[in-house]
Amino acid sequence: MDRTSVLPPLRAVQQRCSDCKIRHRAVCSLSGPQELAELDRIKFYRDFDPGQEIVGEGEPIDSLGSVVDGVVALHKTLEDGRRQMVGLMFASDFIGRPLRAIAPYDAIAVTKVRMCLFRRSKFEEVLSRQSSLEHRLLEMMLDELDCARDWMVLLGRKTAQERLASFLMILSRRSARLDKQPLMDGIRIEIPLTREAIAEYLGLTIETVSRQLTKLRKEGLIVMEDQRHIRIMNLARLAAITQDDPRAADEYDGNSTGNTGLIG
Amino acid sequence: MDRTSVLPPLRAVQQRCSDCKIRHRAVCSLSGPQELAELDRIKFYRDFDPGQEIVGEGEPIDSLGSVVDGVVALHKTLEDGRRQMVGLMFASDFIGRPLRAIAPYDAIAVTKVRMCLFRRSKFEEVLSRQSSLEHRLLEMMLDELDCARDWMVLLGRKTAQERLASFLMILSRRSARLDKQPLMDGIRIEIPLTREAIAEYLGLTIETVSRQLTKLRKEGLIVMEDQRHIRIMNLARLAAITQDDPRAADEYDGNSTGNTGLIG
DNA sequence: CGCCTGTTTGATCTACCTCAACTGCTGTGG
DNA sequence: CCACAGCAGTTGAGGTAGATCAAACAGGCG
Repeated sequence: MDRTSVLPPLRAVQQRCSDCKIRHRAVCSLSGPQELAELDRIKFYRDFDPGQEIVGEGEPIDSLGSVVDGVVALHKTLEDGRRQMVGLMFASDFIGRPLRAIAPYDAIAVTKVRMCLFRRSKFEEVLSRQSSLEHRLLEMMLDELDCARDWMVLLGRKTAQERLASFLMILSRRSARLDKQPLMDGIRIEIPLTREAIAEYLGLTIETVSRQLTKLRKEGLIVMEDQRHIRIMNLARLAAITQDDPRAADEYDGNSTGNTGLIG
Repeated sequence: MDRTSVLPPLRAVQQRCSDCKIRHRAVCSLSGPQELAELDRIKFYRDFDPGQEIVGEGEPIDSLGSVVDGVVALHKTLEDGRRQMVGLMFASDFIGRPLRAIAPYDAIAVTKVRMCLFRRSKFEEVLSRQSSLEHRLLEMMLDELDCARDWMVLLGRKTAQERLASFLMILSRRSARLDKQPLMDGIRIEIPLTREAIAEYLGLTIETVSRQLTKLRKEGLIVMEDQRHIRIMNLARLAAITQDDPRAADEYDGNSTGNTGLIG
């Protein structure tokens, strides 16, 4: 059930957009057969190993595209090396900044990653002709913006405990949605990140992440099956800890076509 | 020269989109005469007083549109009342979430504000037909997303001192761009926010904002002309304090259409 | 087996928060 | 014209959440 398993070799993989596994969620999900055929001609796949750089902050963006498989983290780095994660992207999420030449952040493969890529110039050219593509991209960017704003609240106002709870809730919702399971106690989630990456996500240090996790464990809210798998024993209490407004908490999964890398 | 001065009464104001002062920067800036005429027919103006709610978090979004004049803050609130600002919008910025029924944040007028609004349903309908409108909206949302990500770094990793320096740099660049002046020492900026709003912007308390401001003053980096006007005496040092990567420093608040010259 | 890397746990330190008092401005009313 | 609320901002003293520094621990792998 792990989603970080090995990918079939590139050669063996289907090359046809029409039966791509992210077809119905990615940036191309509103494209008709004709439009898709055009994308099909200009797309290409590329695989990345964990830790490998996909885009470098401050470097020219020459290609952009969708995550087909794996997890990608977007970071920004301050002059003295402090780093903050600013995006965490999963299958079907779109990476790259159209309409800009220089990447404002770097993108690093967290797990093994397969990307479906386009040359930037080609993509922008197609984007200007295919309104369905542009419309879907807008939808996705709006979702990401909502996501970024929730993240800002987490970083600006939440305590370490609340941040961890929020993080686990986000992963839980995502996991339930992917498995088409209701969100219920006992749910088992995979954490595709090291403690360091979690710390960069939450604006904390690894030590604080670790301490808060053991605190949640000692309170019986979670069970840690191993380093990368956690079982949530009391979702209601976890949700209460996040301090999120319960009204808004679940909006984001139910949106337009339903998908952002982060929330829900 | 203050931009918070009184607005001419609504009645007296020009109603024609074609000679609107935000025409060349707002969401309609790529619309041709025909498209503009259509927008002209469905738009309406509304004024708001400082402190007045434009959109309420969790409430249905019935209209959305552009800031014509004044400053609007977007907030999110946690259950126990802690608030984080997640957006600060000026003339020509677009407020509202198309393609979503419920507002994920509230929008409050900071100064006197004039909005150019559309009914959401009407706007979405036009949006689906006018690709120039959709394209411009995408551009703007991408810029905002970049902005939000920088903001996340500020909230997640910067010290109080760095946050204040970043805030002042952002206002300085904005001010220079608006006045079509180069960014240079001695620049005078207007701060349209109370200390409380600055604190909500920066994820700090009012006391910390105040202390950091006096620290910058005592170091001779800034001169406080009055509560709402600051003169920056040493931009280079202020920029250095922000810890931002100098390469990327100027990308964002100058958006794709409006490019800024820069400081090192 | 020992090495390397990621994680946990412990002890201390500090930046920022909290609580509280004080300042200075602005408007109001006698 | 002064008195005096009322509010935004500043300053001070002390407390604390989370950072930092350091050491122990666990699992994978040659």
